Amino acid sequence: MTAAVDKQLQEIRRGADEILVESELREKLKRGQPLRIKAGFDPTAPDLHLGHTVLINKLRQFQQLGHEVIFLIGDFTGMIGDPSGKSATRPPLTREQVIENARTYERQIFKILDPERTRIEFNSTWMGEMRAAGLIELAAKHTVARMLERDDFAKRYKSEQPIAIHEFLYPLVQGYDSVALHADVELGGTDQKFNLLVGRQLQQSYGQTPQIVLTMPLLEGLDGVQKMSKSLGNYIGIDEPADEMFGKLMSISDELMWRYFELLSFETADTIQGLHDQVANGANPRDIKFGLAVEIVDRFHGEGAGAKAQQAFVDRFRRNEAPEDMPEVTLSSDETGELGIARVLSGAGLTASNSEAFRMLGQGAVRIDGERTEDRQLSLDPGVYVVQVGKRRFARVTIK
RNA sequence: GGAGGGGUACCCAAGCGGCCAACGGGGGCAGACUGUAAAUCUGCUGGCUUAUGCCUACGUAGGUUCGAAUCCUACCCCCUCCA
Repeated sequence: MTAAVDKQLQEIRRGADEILVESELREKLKRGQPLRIKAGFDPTAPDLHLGHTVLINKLRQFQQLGHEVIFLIGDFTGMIGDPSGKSATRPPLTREQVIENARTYERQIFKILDPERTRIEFNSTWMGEMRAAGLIELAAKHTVARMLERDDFAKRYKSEQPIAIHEFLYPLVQGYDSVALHADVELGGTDQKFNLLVGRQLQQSYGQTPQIVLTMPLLEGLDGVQKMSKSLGNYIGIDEPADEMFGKLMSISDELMWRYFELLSFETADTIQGLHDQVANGANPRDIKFGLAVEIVDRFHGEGAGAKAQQAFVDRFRRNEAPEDMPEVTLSSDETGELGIARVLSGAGLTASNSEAFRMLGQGAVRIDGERTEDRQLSLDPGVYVVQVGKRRFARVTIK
């Protein structure tokens, strides 16, 4: 029995940033009963990217270890609107939007989680019922001093930035969710640590055994430095086309690849270590990366999609072929019956301006039907051309 | 309320009457090398059918001057210190 517990712990630790408190987790596992694993999600952002899946993958792992996974949608908080007021206040979501977003979540997460063994809950179920008296009772369980321990609150307080009262309520509500669900473990990103810990404390106040807090690191985006996020444009969305997903995965650095293996791959730690050794012994990291890209594309696009995407990738770039699906643009020739090269490039959206087009020409970045040209005086007759700027920008241009 | 410092291109940051379309760094783009990787080296990084040309740009609006990012005036915004 203990051996099984150790084995579980070992798997659970993989990729985790912190487990608070690990000895308590061991105790809970020892009971030999399925634990309730909770993770909360914001109902406003149902467009998941690989960064979000780090957490979901961890849920899946728990599921496979036989535990009960609760996917909690914070619709109550979402309907009120996000308080962290730096960005513009979000408009409150309607009931319909929340349901719609929940459906999107389901469609996306069930590519990873087993629908049979996943419970989806909405915190409006209990928060909607709660009266003012209940809320005050909840608020009485925590102190201002402890709230101010949270980093961003502390900073704002110190620099005399406003903190609205309801912002204090948010960690409380999130924590209360754990009380309502009798959560044994709550997962979250490292940025959620404080809120997760509030849950622990509240459960204790309500006479429950406190949950274990497990934080997962925030996945770095394609640049390898900043966290993956839509606004930074360094993300891979899980709804993206297979070829695009594959290409983006291949573009990550070798170093980052191991990070992605650790946090995104379902391969065992031993297998990954083996791949590591192969590279250390001279294997081409690119080929290892192919494996990663195939696995992830398969996960979101179905078995076989990865291999197909790899083939397309190899065709397109290794043989230096033009992609199939390049944008089609039709331009009209000017008075001379032709069209100057700079106008062709900017007209096709391959360069931002004529000046940039001339710069690109000067740098040898321009190819017409595969032929490099640096002739800035060049004019194209009416016809169809494959025009390329740099390695990645293509267009099929028709000149009338 | 008082005293001082500052707002320059995507970001940081020089410049402080002409040599400024504006040093340098970051980021981005392109070329070479490669594995569409990283690292490295090189170039480019306002617009105009590339022009010894024109136009637009140094917080905003005016002014001084042959000439202003640079001097003056007013206004807006940010920061620091004191009360």
